[in-house]
Amino acid sequence: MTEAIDLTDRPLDLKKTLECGQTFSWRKIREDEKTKYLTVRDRGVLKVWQEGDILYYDNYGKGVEPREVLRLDDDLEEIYGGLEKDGFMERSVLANHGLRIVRDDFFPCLVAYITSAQMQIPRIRRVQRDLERKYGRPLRFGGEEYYEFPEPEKLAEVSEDELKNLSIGYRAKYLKKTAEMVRDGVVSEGELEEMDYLEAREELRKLSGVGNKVADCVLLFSFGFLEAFPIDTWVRKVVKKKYPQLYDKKYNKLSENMREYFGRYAGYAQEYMFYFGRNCEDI
DNA sequence: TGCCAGGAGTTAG
DNA sequence: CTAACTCATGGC
Repeated sequence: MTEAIDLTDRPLDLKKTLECGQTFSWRKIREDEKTKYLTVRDRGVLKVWQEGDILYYDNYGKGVEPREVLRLDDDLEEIYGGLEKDGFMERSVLANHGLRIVRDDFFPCLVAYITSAQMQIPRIRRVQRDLERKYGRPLRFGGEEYYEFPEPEKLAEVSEDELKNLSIGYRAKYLKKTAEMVRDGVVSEGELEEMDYLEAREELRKLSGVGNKVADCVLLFSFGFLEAFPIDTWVRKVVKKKYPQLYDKKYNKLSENMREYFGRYAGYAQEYMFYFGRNCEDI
């Protein structure tokens, strides 16, 4: 049965939130002449679509909470208040009002960003879908078959050669090794949740194929460390152009500068900066 | 054909 | 601790 959430006091731009390139856990589908988005996790399927100030959703199986995975409880007005310290960020926020950080599951998020190195967004999406179909547990609802993202235990057993067949190239060995390490508890989700931001980032970097950038993405989009400020080539370009006084070629120094400038919601600043810099304004 | 993509690991300075 | 080189593959 379809349920609805009133968005009048919690603005959301569903399309931008799910298509801006932060998450690879959602699929866009067409159904009943509408554009909907679908995610499979935790033994359940969630479909969402937006019409004006209403978010509709269908849950299949064990419920997946839109409020949780779309972070609808983040107080955007408060966050914007903290971010709008200059004209560029004001324009970015204005142009993309309702763009939210998502909350994805740890392992799929980790895998997506490990494979993302030197890849383009559509290709990352394809790899995630291939991993789901090939190794994920199937779920069946209403005559439709869905696939969960595979557990670390499962991916750890797949050979490097077989992973390479997904055309992920040299990233295959990182993926396998990281799956093994997560399976073996070398890095544990539960322990990461107890750590503060910098501690958790160092911990994640133990994993193969995980440097500062990938770690920051996982911390922001999965663990909800809103101060994390992932720096990819796009964001680096934007900072260099728009915030030359904060720019530094060293990742650690640059991200520290941005956290100091934007404060505890620096991750939101990064999200708006990324999207705006890429799509809306010549830089 | 050739160039490069939302980076990380390794090695040498 | 930095810089430079390498790492496969697909897409344009």
